[in-house]
Amino acid sequence: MTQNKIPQATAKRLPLYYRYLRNLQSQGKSRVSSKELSDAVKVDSATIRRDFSYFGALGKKGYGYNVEYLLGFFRKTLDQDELIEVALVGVGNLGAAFLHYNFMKNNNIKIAMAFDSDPEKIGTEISGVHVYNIDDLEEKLDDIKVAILTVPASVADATTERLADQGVEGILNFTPARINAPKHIRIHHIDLSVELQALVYFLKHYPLV
Amino acid sequence: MTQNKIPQATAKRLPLYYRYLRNLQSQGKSRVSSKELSDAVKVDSATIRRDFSYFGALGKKGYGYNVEYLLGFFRKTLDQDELIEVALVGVGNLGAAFLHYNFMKNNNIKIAMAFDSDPEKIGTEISGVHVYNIDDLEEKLDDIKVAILTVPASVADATTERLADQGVEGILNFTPARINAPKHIRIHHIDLSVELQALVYFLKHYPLV
DNA sequence: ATCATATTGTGAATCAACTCACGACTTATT
DNA sequence: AATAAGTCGTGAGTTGATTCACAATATGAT
Repeated sequence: MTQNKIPQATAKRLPLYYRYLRNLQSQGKSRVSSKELSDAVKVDSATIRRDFSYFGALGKKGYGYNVEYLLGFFRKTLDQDELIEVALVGVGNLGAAFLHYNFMKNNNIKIAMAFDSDPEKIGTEISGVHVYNIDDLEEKLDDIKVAILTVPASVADATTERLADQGVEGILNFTPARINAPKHIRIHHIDLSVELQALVYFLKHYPLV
Repeated sequence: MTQNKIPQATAKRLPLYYRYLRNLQSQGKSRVSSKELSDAVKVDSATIRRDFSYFGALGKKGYGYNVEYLLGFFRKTLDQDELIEVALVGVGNLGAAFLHYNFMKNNNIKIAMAFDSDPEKIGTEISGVHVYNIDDLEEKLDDIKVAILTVPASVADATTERLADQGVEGILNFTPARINAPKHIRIHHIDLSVELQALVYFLKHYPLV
């Protein structure tokens, strides 16, 4: 709803900046320069200044940025005051790992419920998250807008369709499948095999200097 | 060592193409057009043709691409005949999930060993992978060039340094830390919180049409 | 007060990737 | 043999992101 002017590349870096600013704050630092931040997050300092500048003049020339002020600003921008509840679909090895992973740590995002088809898992609670029968997805999903998809690739499309029908708008897809979803649904892929293979390919073919 | 001319964006898509071509092959398809492939992998058909063209003229006008031929070509390009052994460092929830995950499925990459500091885990075997004491890293690591890093963020830097000292050249980093590593080491970050937060941000600020 | 130093914000240049659009060629059909 | 339909490979244009480099301004020291 807000300004659609912010480049996507910038938007992807915001959560990272936010996390580091929190670190600085907890270390009691009140002031930071784009250069210092650059060393910490490994993003060019000019890029950081450019990123921040999309939100207005947040810093002071000759001084840098005030950590407190910047944090307050990002907290609002990233909607950190609002708690976002997401669903996890598919409690296999990876799905279970995410349930144990504490997404709330630096974060306003919480896995509110999980789904699986395995009778062994249905009805249990993992790290405080209840596992429902996948058959009851429609009934339980409620108002959730974001799902983490860790089902087998073979049912990725069918599951996506069900999620879409319930009004889910964004899916973080860990299956190797390239999902067919309605165009209004935003899908981010994290494909672990591809990442690993790409890394190997780069090592072999793109020697670092 | 080979041609450094291939755009990085293209290189990242190669494993994806490879996987889909294997699917086609196992379905008995012998011919495919950039358009069909585009539907499957959700990459613009012109981009696919451009990607392939970096490797020469692999297709035939008016016909498309021969699946068998293309696969053979990519197998060589992606070094699929060579088995790559990687180490997994940190057998927590996420690390254990990766051990269970069958990386070999469509893949020439194998987790050959794992390391952890938990006495409960040391000496055990998970999905056929032995878990060594992290103290013995230097001794056991052998000739491994790629590591998957799933340790706590607090020890990410120290662990990276030890890996680097043993000749590791590439790290797939799942910790939220932005690692300080020698410049000749290639690091790919997969930051799950950031991915999730970015997805939420996009949903809110970048309505799809 | 003055000066030296630090650091921002940004115009302009550069770089990387994507997409359009079409000529050239292949295959299939009549 | 001729024609229609399909598809590649790619030059050129476009878009998006990064980086350079510097004027403007703030701070801190003397």
